[in-house]
Amino acid sequence: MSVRTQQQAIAASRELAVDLSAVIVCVTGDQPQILAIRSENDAADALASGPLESRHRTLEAGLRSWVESQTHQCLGYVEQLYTFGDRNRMVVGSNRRVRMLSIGYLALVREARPENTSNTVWRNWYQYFPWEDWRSGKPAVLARIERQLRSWVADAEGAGDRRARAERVRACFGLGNIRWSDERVLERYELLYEIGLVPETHRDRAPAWCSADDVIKEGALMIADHRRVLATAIARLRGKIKYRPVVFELMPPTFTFLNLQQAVEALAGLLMHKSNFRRLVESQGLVEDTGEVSAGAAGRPARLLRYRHDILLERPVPGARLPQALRGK
Amino acid sequence: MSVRTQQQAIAASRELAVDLSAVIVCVTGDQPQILAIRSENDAADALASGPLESRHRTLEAGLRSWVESQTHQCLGYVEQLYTFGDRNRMVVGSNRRVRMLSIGYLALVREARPENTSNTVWRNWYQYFPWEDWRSGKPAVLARIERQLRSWVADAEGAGDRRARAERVRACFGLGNIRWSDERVLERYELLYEIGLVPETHRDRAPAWCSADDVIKEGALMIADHRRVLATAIARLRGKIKYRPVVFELMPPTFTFLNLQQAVEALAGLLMHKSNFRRLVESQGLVEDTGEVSAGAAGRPARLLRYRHDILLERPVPGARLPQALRGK
DNA sequence: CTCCTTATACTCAAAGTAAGTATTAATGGG
DNA sequence: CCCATTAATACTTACTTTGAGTATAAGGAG
Repeated sequence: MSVRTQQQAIAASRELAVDLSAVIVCVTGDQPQILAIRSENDAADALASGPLESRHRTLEAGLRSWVESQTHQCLGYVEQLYTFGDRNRMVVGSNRRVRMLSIGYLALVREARPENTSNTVWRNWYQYFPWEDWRSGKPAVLARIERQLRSWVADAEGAGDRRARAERVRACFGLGNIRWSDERVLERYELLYEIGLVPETHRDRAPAWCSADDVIKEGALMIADHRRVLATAIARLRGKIKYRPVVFELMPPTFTFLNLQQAVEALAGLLMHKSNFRRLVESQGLVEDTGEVSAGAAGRPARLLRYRHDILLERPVPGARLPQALRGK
Repeated sequence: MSVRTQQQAIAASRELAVDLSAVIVCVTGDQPQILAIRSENDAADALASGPLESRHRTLEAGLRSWVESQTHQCLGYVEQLYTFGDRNRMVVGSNRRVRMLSIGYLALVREARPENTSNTVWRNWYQYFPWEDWRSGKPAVLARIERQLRSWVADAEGAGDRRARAERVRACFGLGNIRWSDERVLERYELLYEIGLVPETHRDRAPAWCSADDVIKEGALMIADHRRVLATAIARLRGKIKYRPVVFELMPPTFTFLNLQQAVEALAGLLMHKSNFRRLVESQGLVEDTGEVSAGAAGRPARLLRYRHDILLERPVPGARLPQALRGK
């Protein structure tokens, strides 16, 4: 890059604020939880977050430092999600508008520490996204959401536009012959945001298709774009558990098959077939027997398992959706 | 976020430059290509890139505007890759050091337009990563790379450290009982960078494990962290073709099975079994027959296919690595 | 001891996959 | 004009993975 362009970049940066935010996830029993920062006056929670500062060596280091100072939580697994930077979502600072660059992170921790304090709470993530939990059947909110979506489709201008809207709704919310996909969390939220079905739309900008009265009020709010970052995190995590052994970052040192299954079900928001789940886990060779058995609970005691740390990466890439490459040659 | 934190953020941003860069990919025949910007004096190419400016409505809009002004290429499919922000990789601007935030994008285009000009060239991406092309057997460079990696493993301090290094090398480069994974492009590059086996290490900072003489010189360089962004793009694309129909963004309106297979092979850097590839594509219902056949080439003419745009999202998520969720209920 | 609960083992059919062989239909050199 | 070459397409076979379900085992409460 030439010196001129560098100077332009620096000039441009004068109007720029970079915010690092973390979706800190744990699973307690059979519920997925995230660490939320309570606000003093506001009703809406926040994620642990703070601005990038020059003292931070790397982005991730900056994130960790903010999280630790705000929550006293030590992070293990951390992964960058996405950088949001719409000018729509700006904040007013000193006396001019600055662009907000928001870099979201996903962090996984093993247990809900710290306990809830005056500042922080562990919250079930389905409090923010009630339509994402299908473990006890189709969530009730979806009836209203679907009704609104159908009328949005009907309101389209031309036939082509209407078809496009219908297609998008079907893909996001699994209507018609399309099945619900646990991974489309962000696409669903963005659709709701775009057409004004969540309160954030009306908070951030001029009213969209939907009036403020028709807004879906189920689901807790968060400040700024934090609910969007949360949606991104859930989507990423749901996708990732399918091809990388990330669930184990959320499990205690030893656990039973049922514990593991419930953790996965909590994240995916779906129930799975018990024996098939066991068979899959066993076939992957990711866990080993500790020799001990669980005690206390009702029913036959279960074997206690442990994650095989040594195996980390050696599995043949599973579920690759291309014919296996030719071997030999 | 409170007003105080906002002001901190703005203060911090004074030392910040945000660079948007695009890996623009097309496939010509059976080769994957990227659009590189020739440098005037320097030997190293660059990606199309430029600083984020306040006139840009969104990050993606900023990227598109830079790409169009630098290359006169219109972008179709665009996807954000990752935001890099190590303080190691800084640039000197005016008279103080600023942090470089680099947001990488992947863009797919159908044909190599514009033709090469004085400023831009389409280059085979394996020019930058010769060890990533296994289509005609194991690349020759890997012999030297593996030798160096083995001695890096041997140089580890304790036995634990040595095992960790060995494990990492095995996972990245598919040694021992682990197979080569086409998707680990970035992990491989990062490992080479970290231990000083690519020239960038020595350009960016104090010498690492490896002396400048032992550096792997095969593979063209790029400025700044652009080769890292390219590695990220290749990795993402190789992963994505396995579960989303993105290849079609790179295909002309009509194509044969062989064209499609060669495109996929070009991206993956691996050969596939012909009949199985056809069966897979057919079973997905992603293409339809145009009725026409290809002409001119030697051999029996092939049917011309076209991508079914209408089907975009309706496929049942394939290859999900969890037991299918219970139906009904 | 009996029932309830949960764990674990085993079965079975259907679908999907890896790796071929066989057949068909063009081109181009002689 | 025939035949070797090249490529497309069709068919086969054994094997693995899945979805779905049933049967048996092992504890605790009453």
